[in-house]
Amino acid sequence: MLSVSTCSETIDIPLFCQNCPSRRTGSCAALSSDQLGRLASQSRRVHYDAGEALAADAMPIGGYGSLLHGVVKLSKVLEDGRQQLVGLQFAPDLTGRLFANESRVTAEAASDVDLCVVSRSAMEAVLRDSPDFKHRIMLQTLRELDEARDWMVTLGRKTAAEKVASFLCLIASHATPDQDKPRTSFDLPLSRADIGDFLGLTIETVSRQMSKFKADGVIGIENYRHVTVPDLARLRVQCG
Amino acid sequence: MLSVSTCSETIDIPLFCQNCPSRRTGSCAALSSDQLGRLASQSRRVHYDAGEALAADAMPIGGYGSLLHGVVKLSKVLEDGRQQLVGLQFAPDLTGRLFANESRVTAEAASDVDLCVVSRSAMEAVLRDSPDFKHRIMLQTLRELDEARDWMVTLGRKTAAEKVASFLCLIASHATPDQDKPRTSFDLPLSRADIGDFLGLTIETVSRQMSKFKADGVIGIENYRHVTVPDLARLRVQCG
DNA sequence: CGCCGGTTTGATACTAATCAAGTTAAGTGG
DNA sequence: CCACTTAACTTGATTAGTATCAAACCGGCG
Repeated sequence: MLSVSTCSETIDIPLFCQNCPSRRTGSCAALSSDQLGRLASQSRRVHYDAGEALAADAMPIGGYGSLLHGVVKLSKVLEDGRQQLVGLQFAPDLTGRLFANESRVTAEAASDVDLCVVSRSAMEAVLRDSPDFKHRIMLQTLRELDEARDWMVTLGRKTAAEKVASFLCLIASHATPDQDKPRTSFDLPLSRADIGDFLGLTIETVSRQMSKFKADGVIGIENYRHVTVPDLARLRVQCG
Repeated sequence: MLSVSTCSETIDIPLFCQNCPSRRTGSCAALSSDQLGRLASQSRRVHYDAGEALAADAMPIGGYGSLLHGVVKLSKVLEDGRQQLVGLQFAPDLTGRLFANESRVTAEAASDVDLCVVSRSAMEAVLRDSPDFKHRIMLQTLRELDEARDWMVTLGRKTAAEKVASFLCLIASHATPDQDKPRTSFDLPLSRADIGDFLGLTIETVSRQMSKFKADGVIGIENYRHVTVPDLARLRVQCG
């Protein structure tokens, strides 16, 4: 956690904004300028370096964050250390489990992350006072549930190659800088180890499948992290 | 769909009730008697036989149902027919995807099912008028998201034996007739094929693992569907 | 009785995990 | 600036765990 400062720029950011550039979840302008001002004044802008933990499984919930920039990974671990990523969050998602005393997942910064953080009590007050805001959060929750269920199909029923292709498609569509169409050139926000944990595969299998896609010309890889997709349709076919 | 009738018994059922016996989601009495009466008068009681579909993926949403009795399975299929169950719903869950024009999953009756169904417009009206009711639905959605994420760990990181044990534990804890503690004797609500689709395994693997647990004395099986668990702790150890 | 769906059991094949070296790129310190 | 270290990744050989294919079993029902 590097920098901490009150953020009145909250006004400009996706979740707590009046004119939100993102069209993903719709229904911005959920807060009156009064509510917005109060929330903004109670918020702090917080930076996490890649790898830092925002919240730990089964630990009390400190506060909630509007994700401004970066990628947050949500994971769970079994007693023996096996790990599974159970979600990725991008701006303008809200991080933190609402209406619970403890986190149900471990949340870590996958990349450098900027959050606008509000205390639990402040968030509860806003949710109480602004049905529109609460509605918007509910829409996010429903979308996260849809995404989790889509992912269950990938985890349960797809082959290693299909899993990796599905992951690349997911990142391509999320790496998009505000447009709605997937990008054909992007950086992976996760290491091979994280991708493995996301897909229920080992590092080696992920690496092999990526190498195979590269050899087949489905993708290009530069510097491990940067991926280019000459033909998105061709990649999509590989998703199963 | 066998019987259809207006259900004023709605008053007695979990989701739309004033004195709800279930302690799972808390916060009953979400509706004033006025709202309750209006909702009840607009509801129909509907029965589905085991195997009947309540909703199909990518089809318009007809209405919402308060699950009175039975088990509903939610699934997704890939183009080539591979199938994955992505959720199970028990009373007093609400069935149907809120705030969307289309269903995101296929919903089928796993057992005989009784629902109290309301139209989409009626549900939307109640959600609009009763913040407490909406809050309760939000809690259900958050819980479903937690459950989906727990299941992702099972799908992605557990062995076949651990998956089957986890499934048995899940059913044991849900088969409970209103108590909070898991049962030690219950009927499986799913066929081996469905269990396989739930766990991302084949029928044969499910069968083998169940036979192994039986041979090891961890469970008893009678008539394929009825399971007894002499020592729940011993089963839980197998869950990984 | 004989059929039939759901289930179990067995033999074999194949996918992905594991074990084990290498390779690459980015530091770090002399 | 270059040897050294290290972490992340790739590649190869072998093994283990499930899927697949195939056959038998069981219980219910016409």
